[in-house]
Amino acid sequence: MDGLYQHGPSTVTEVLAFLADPPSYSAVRALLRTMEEKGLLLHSQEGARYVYAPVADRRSASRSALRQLVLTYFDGSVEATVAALLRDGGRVLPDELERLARLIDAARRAAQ
Amino acid sequence: MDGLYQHGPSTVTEVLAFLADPPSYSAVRALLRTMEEKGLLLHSQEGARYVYAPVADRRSASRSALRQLVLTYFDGSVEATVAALLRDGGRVLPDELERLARLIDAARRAAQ
DNA sequence: TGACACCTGCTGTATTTCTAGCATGTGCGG
DNA sequence: CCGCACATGCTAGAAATACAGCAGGTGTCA
Repeated sequence: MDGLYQHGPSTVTEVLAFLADPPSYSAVRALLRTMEEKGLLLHSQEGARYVYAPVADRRSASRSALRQLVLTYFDGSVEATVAALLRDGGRVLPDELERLARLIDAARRAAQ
Repeated sequence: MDGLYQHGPSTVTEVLAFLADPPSYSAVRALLRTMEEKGLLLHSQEGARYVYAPVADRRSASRSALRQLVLTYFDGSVEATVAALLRDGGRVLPDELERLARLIDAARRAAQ
Protein backbone atom coordinates (compact mmCIF):
# COMPACT_ATOMS: atom_id res chain seq x y z
CA MET A 1 0.00 0.00 0.00
CA ASP A 2 2.62 2.52 1.14
CA GLY A 3 4.72 1.52 -1.81
CA LEU A 4 1.95 2.27 -4.24
CA TYR A 5 1.52 5.75 -2.80
CA GLN A 6 5.24 6.31 -2.81
CA HIS A 7 6.00 4.93 -6.25
CA GLY A 8 2.69 5.51 -7.98
CA PRO A 9 0.71 2.91 -9.97
CA SER A 10 2.79 -0.20 -10.40
CA THR A 11 2.89 -3.59 -12.01
CA VAL A 12 3.37 -6.78 -10.04
CA THR A 13 7.04 -6.81 -10.88
CA GLU A 14 7.50 -3.23 -9.74
CA VAL A 15 5.76 -3.93 -6.46
CA LEU A 16 8.01 -6.91 -6.01
CA ALA A 17 10.99 -4.68 -6.64
CA PHE A 18 10.27 -2.00 -4.08
CA LEU A 19 9.09 -4.30 -1.32
CA ALA A 20 11.65 -4.48 1.43
CA ASP A 21 11.48 -8.19 2.22
CA PRO A 22 9.52 -9.42 -0.77
CA PRO A 23 7.54 -12.65 -0.71
CA SER A 24 7.24 -14.70 -3.87
CA TYR A 25 5.91 -13.42 -7.15
CA SER A 26 2.84 -15.59 -6.67
CA ALA A 27 2.23 -14.13 -3.24
CA VAL A 28 2.41 -10.58 -4.53
CA ARG A 29 -0.02 -11.40 -7.30
CA ALA A 30 -2.43 -12.93 -4.82
CA LEU A 31 -1.98 -10.05 -2.42
CA LEU A 32 -2.77 -7.41 -5.03
CA ARG A 33 -5.79 -9.39 -6.16
CA THR A 34 -7.01 -9.73 -2.58
CA MET A 35 -6.58 -6.03 -1.90
CA GLU A 36 -8.51 -5.28 -5.04
CA GLU A 37 -11.32 -7.55 -3.84
CA LYS A 38 -11.33 -5.58 -0.61
CA GLY A 39 -11.73 -2.39 -2.60
CA LEU A 40 -8.39 -0.89 -1.67
CA LEU A 41 -6.87 -1.11 -5.12
CA LEU A 42 -7.91 -1.02 -8.73
CA HIS A 43 -6.08 -2.35 -11.72
CA SER A 44 -6.06 -1.12 -15.25
CA GLN A 45 -4.75 -3.03 -18.20
CA GLU A 46 -1.63 -1.62 -19.75
CA GLY A 47 -0.91 -3.63 -22.84
CA ALA A 48 -0.75 -7.16 -21.58
CA ARG A 49 -0.23 -6.48 -17.91
CA TYR A 50 -2.01 -5.00 -14.95
CA VAL A 51 -1.13 -1.75 -13.32
CA TYR A 52 -2.37 -1.45 -9.77
CA ALA A 53 -3.21 1.80 -8.03
CA PRO A 54 -4.81 2.71 -4.71
CA VAL A 55 -8.46 3.71 -4.85
CA ALA A 56 -8.06 6.55 -2.36
CA ASP A 57 -6.07 9.45 -3.72
CA ARG A 58 -2.76 10.27 -2.12
CA ARG A 59 -4.01 13.47 -0.56
CA SER A 60 -6.85 11.99 1.44
CA ALA A 61 -4.80 8.93 2.31
CA SER A 62 -2.11 11.19 3.71
CA ARG A 63 -4.71 13.03 5.78
CA SER A 64 -5.89 9.78 7.35
CA ALA A 65 -2.35 8.61 7.96
CA LEU A 66 -1.38 11.90 9.57
CA ARG A 67 -4.42 11.96 11.82
CA GLN A 68 -3.73 8.38 12.86
CA LEU A 69 -0.07 9.11 13.58
CA VAL A 70 -0.81 12.25 15.59
CA LEU A 71 -3.27 10.29 17.71
CA THR A 72 -1.06 7.26 18.14
CA TYR A 73 2.22 8.88 19.06
CA PHE A 74 1.48 12.45 20.05
CA ASP A 75 -1.78 12.30 21.97
CA GLY A 76 -3.49 14.28 19.24
CA SER A 77 -1.16 17.26 19.52
CA VAL A 78 -0.28 18.79 16.17
CA GLU A 79 2.27 20.97 17.90
CA ALA A 80 4.13 18.00 19.36
CA THR A 81 4.10 16.31 15.97
CA VAL A 82 5.53 19.30 14.16
CA ALA A 83 8.15 19.67 16.87
CA ALA A 84 9.15 16.03 16.43
CA LEU A 85 9.36 16.50 12.67
CA LEU A 86 11.62 19.51 13.03
CA ARG A 87 13.72 17.77 15.67
CA ASP A 88 14.43 14.51 13.91
CA GLY A 89 12.83 14.72 10.51
CA GLY A 90 16.17 15.19 8.84
CA ARG A 91 17.59 18.15 7.03
CA VAL A 92 15.30 21.13 6.45
CA LEU A 93 16.71 23.79 4.17
CA PRO A 94 16.74 27.46 5.18
CA ASP A 95 14.22 28.49 2.55
CA GLU A 96 11.94 25.68 3.66
CA LEU A 97 12.17 27.02 7.19
CA GLU A 98 11.34 30.46 5.95
CA ARG A 99 8.27 29.24 4.11
CA LEU A 100 7.18 27.40 7.23
CA ALA A 101 7.63 30.51 9.31
CA ARG A 102 5.42 32.39 6.91
CA LEU A 103 2.87 29.59 7.02
CA ILE A 104 2.70 29.77 10.77
CA ASP A 105 2.47 33.52 10.71
CA ALA A 106 -0.48 33.23 8.38
CA ALA A 107 -2.13 30.69 10.68
CA ARG A 108 -1.61 32.98 13.65
CA ARG A 109 -3.17 35.91 11.88
CA ALA A 110 -6.07 33.71 10.77
CA ALA A 111 -6.58 32.48 14.32
CA GLN A 112 -6.98 35.97 15.70
CA MET B 1 0.45 -2.12 17.71
CA ASP B 2 -0.80 1.43 17.25
CA GLY B 3 -3.29 0.82 20.01
CA LEU B 4 -0.57 -0.23 22.42
CA TYR B 5 1.35 2.97 21.75
CA GLN B 6 -1.77 5.05 22.05
CA HIS B 7 -3.21 3.41 25.15
CA GLY B 8 -0.07 2.13 26.80
CA PRO B 9 0.53 -1.40 28.09
CA SER B 10 -2.71 -3.35 27.91
CA THR B 11 -4.31 -6.65 28.76
CA VAL B 12 -5.97 -8.82 26.16
CA THR B 13 -9.37 -7.48 27.14
CA GLU B 14 -8.21 -3.89 26.82
CA VAL B 15 -6.74 -4.54 23.39
CA LEU B 16 -10.01 -6.13 22.38
CA ALA B 17 -11.81 -3.03 23.61
CA PHE B 18 -9.87 -0.44 21.66
CA LEU B 19 -9.63 -2.37 18.42
CA ALA B 20 -11.88 -0.85 15.80
CA ASP B 21 -13.26 -4.00 14.23
CA PRO B 22 -12.16 -6.58 16.75
CA PRO B 23 -11.76 -10.25 15.92
CA SER B 24 -12.50 -12.85 18.55
CA TYR B 25 -10.93 -12.98 21.97
CA SER B 26 -9.02 -16.06 20.86
CA ALA B 27 -7.65 -14.26 17.84
CA VAL B 28 -6.41 -11.36 19.90
CA ARG B 29 -4.72 -13.73 22.31
CA ALA B 30 -3.06 -15.55 19.44
CA LEU B 31 -2.08 -12.31 17.78
CA LEU B 32 -0.41 -10.91 20.87
CA ARG B 33 1.40 -14.18 21.40
CA THR B 34 2.57 -14.22 17.80
CA MET B 35 3.78 -10.64 17.96
CA GLU B 36 5.67 -11.48 21.10
CA GLU B 37 7.31 -14.43 19.30
CA LYS B 38 8.33 -12.01 16.59
CA GLY B 39 9.93 -9.79 19.21
CA LEU B 40 7.58 -6.84 18.79
CA LEU B 41 5.94 -7.14 22.17
CA LEU B 42 6.70 -8.28 25.67
CA HIS B 43 4.33 -9.31 28.37
CA SER B 44 4.63 -9.01 32.10
CA GLN B 45 2.45 -10.76 34.60
CA GLU B 46 0.14 -8.53 36.56
CA GLY B 47 -1.59 -10.66 39.14
CA ALA B 48 -3.18 -13.40 37.14
CA ARG B 49 -3.10 -11.79 33.73
CA TYR B 50 -0.68 -10.61 31.11
CA VAL B 51 0.01 -7.01 30.29
CA TYR B 52 1.45 -6.50 26.82
CA ALA B 53 3.68 -3.63 25.82
CA PRO B 54 5.71 -2.82 22.70
CA VAL B 55 9.42 -3.50 22.89
CA ALA B 56 10.39 -0.31 21.08
CA ASP B 57 9.76 2.81 23.09
CA ARG B 58 7.20 5.26 21.85
CA ARG B 59 9.75 7.87 20.96
CA SER B 60 11.78 5.78 18.55
CA ALA B 61 8.66 4.18 17.14
CA SER B 62 7.26 7.60 16.37
CA ARG B 63 10.49 8.56 14.66
CA SER B 64 10.24 5.54 12.36
CA ALA B 65 6.58 6.17 11.68
CA LEU B 66 7.19 9.81 10.86
CA ARG B 67 10.07 9.06 8.56
CA GLN B 68 7.98 6.44 6.78
CA LEU B 69 5.02 8.78 6.41
CA VAL B 70 7.11 11.65 5.09
CA LEU B 71 8.60 9.33 2.49
CA THR B 72 5.33 7.71 1.52
CA TYR B 73 3.11 10.73 1.13
CA PHE B 74 5.35 13.77 0.88
CA ASP B 75 8.34 12.65 -1.17
CA GLY B 76 10.58 13.07 1.84
CA SER B 77 9.77 16.74 2.31
CA VAL B 78 9.48 17.74 5.95
CA GLU B 79 8.20 21.11 4.86
CA ALA B 80 5.31 19.62 2.90
CA THR B 81 4.45 17.39 5.84
CA VAL B 82 4.35 20.24 8.32
CA ALA B 83 2.28 22.26 5.88
CA ALA B 84 -0.22 19.41 5.59
CA LEU B 85 -0.37 19.10 9.37
CA LEU B 86 -1.12 22.78 9.77
CA ARG B 87 -3.62 22.72 6.94
CA ASP B 88 -5.74 19.79 7.99
CA GLY B 89 -4.36 18.54 11.25
CA GLY B 90 -7.26 20.02 13.13
CA ARG B 91 -7.39 22.86 15.58
CA VAL B 92 -4.07 24.36 16.67
CA LEU B 93 -4.33 26.82 19.52
CA PRO B 94 -2.72 30.27 19.35
CA ASP B 95 -0.16 29.54 22.03
CA GLU B 96 0.78 26.33 20.23
CA LEU B 97 1.31 28.34 17.07
CA GLU B 98 3.46 30.75 18.98
CA ARG B 99 5.63 28.00 20.37
CA LEU B 100 5.97 26.56 16.88
CA ALA B 101 6.99 29.95 15.54
CA ARG B 102 9.69 30.13 18.19
CA LEU B 103 10.80 26.60 17.36
CA ILE B 104 11.20 27.48 13.72
CA ASP B 105 13.03 30.67 14.57
CA ALA B 106 15.43 28.65 16.65
CA ALA B 107 15.95 26.23 13.78
CA ARG B 108 16.59 29.09 11.38
CA ARG B 109 19.18 30.60 13.67
CA ALA B 110 20.80 27.20 14.14
CA ALA B 111 20.90 26.68 10.39
CA GLN B 112 22.86 29.82 9.75
C1' DT C 1 6.91 -15.33 -39.42
C1' DG C 2 8.98 -17.55 -35.57
C1' DA C 3 11.36 -17.69 -31.19
C1' DC C 4 11.43 -15.75 -26.91
C1' DA C 5 10.37 -13.23 -22.73
C1' DC C 6 6.88 -12.05 -19.85
C1' DC C 7 2.22 -11.73 -17.95
C1' DT C 8 -2.32 -13.47 -16.48
C1' DG C 9 -5.75 -17.26 -15.21
C1' DC C 10 -6.02 -21.14 -12.67
C1' DT C 11 -5.14 -25.18 -9.67
C1' DG C 12 -3.45 -27.70 -5.75
C1' DT C 13 -0.78 -27.68 -1.53
C1' DA C 14 1.58 -25.83 2.54
C1' DT C 15 1.57 -22.57 6.03
C1' DT C 16 -0.43 -19.16 8.91
C1' DT C 17 -4.18 -17.04 11.20
C1' DC C 18 -8.94 -17.15 13.20
C1' DT C 19 -12.19 -19.34 15.96
C1' DA C 20 -14.56 -22.01 19.59
C1' DG C 21 -14.24 -24.56 23.53
C1' DC C 22 -12.49 -27.07 27.56
C1' DA C 23 -9.42 -27.67 31.61
C1' DT C 24 -7.00 -25.33 35.07
C1' DG C 25 -5.43 -21.57 38.10
C1' DT C 26 -5.95 -17.02 40.51
C1' DG C 27 -8.24 -13.22 42.91
C1' DC C 28 -12.30 -11.48 45.20
C1' DG C 29 -16.59 -11.04 47.74
C1' DG C 30 -20.09 -13.21 50.55
C1' DC D 1 -14.16 -21.52 53.11
C1' DC D 2 -16.94 -21.53 48.91
C1' DG D 3 -18.50 -19.98 44.65
C1' DC D 4 -17.96 -16.89 40.88
C1' DA D 5 -15.83 -14.16 37.39
C1' DC D 6 -12.17 -14.11 34.57
C1' DA D 7 -7.42 -15.31 32.91
C1' DT D 8 -4.20 -18.49 30.70
C1' DG D 9 -2.69 -23.13 28.41
C1' DC D 10 -3.98 -26.10 25.07
C1' DT D 11 -6.33 -28.47 21.23
C1' DA D 12 -8.56 -29.02 16.92
C1' DG D 13 -11.02 -27.54 12.93
C1' DA D 14 -12.28 -23.56 9.65
C1' DA D 15 -10.67 -19.88 6.93
C1' DA D 16 -7.32 -16.98 4.84
C1' DT D 17 -2.86 -16.38 2.88
C1' DA D 18 1.63 -17.89 0.68
C1' DC D 19 3.60 -20.57 -2.74
C1' DA D 20 4.97 -23.27 -6.95
C1' DG D 21 3.86 -24.45 -11.39
C1' DC D 22 1.43 -25.01 -15.80
C1' DA D 23 -1.41 -23.49 -19.83
C1' DG D 24 -2.44 -19.90 -22.81
C1' DG D 25 -2.22 -14.98 -24.51
C1' DT D 26 0.45 -10.77 -25.86
C1' DG D 27 4.34 -7.86 -27.10
C1' DT D 28 9.08 -7.69 -29.08
C1' DC D 29 12.71 -8.35 -32.04
C1' DA D 30 15.39 -10.66 -35.41
